[in-house]
Amino acid sequence: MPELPEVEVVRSGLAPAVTGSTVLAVTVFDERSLKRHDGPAEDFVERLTGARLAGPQRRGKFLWIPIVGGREALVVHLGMSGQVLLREPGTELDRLTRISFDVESPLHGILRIDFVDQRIFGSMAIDDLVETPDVVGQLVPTQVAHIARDPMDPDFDDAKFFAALGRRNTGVKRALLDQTLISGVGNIYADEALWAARIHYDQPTGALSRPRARTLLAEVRLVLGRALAEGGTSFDAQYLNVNGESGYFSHSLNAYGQQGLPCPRCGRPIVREQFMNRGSHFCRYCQRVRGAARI
DNA sequence: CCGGACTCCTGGTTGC
DNA sequence: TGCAACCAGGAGTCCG
Repeated sequence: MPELPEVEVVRSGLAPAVTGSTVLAVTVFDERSLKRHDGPAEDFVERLTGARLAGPQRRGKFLWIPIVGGREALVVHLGMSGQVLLREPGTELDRLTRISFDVESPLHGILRIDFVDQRIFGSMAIDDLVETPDVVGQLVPTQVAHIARDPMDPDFDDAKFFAALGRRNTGVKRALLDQTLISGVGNIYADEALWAARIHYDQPTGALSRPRARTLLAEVRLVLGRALAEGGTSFDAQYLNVNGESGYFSHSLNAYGQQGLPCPRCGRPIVREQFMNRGSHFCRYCQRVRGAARI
């Protein structure tokens, strides 16, 4: 489940290969991987073939590569299982490759970029770039325009986030996963940040004190930052193997997937509960709902 | 505004 | 051994 750190690893790994490169050919093996694209596969292929690519950008879990000389970008969302792999031409295709690009890169010559996605929750698209309301002159794809900035973005507005939390009347994990409030956080890092901040996943946002909200945001940044640091070193820049899953750091998880294991802080077992159609992992002792009048 | 249910999807695992 | 059921969940949509 690629979240912000995994997507950033892909972005930074892709940057030297695609920036300034020209698309020579595009092959769509599975049109379902274009579900975000408004048009048939032929349209996708036509508009991309011959295009020159600029440096890849990211907001939250969305990645996009602007096309030079226009107001369009190739948008990439990895979904649950998407990977972007840089390969030498002629390398055998992974069985689950959905889309493949041949590009000519100024730094690395001719390369193949493969979009591999087992579950096909991810997708690619060509999308128009539009102004964002919050920062003048910054362009994002229309599909990304409704997403909030992510907490690693220097323009992320902490005060605005806290105010939005206060206005919301919902559980705090729901808010963390709401990409329109804060982007880039998924199930794994939400559980990890809540564990670190000692907050229960269903703690009402309205009853979250400002200091505790501050702690939570700080822990979100710490968790993401640690994962970025580990992910950044785990792929082989020399061989340009950009892999969305390379950044999984199971050895450093305290709560996610740790059900039945002792809480690293208090030793009581981490439990897993079903919440929002997914698993929530937490310590019943360290993470309790508080501050709210319970009826 | 809110939350729940549902959709997309398939490889790996579990269960009979 | 063989097959079916189940599980993982990001994001969007729809409905009460």
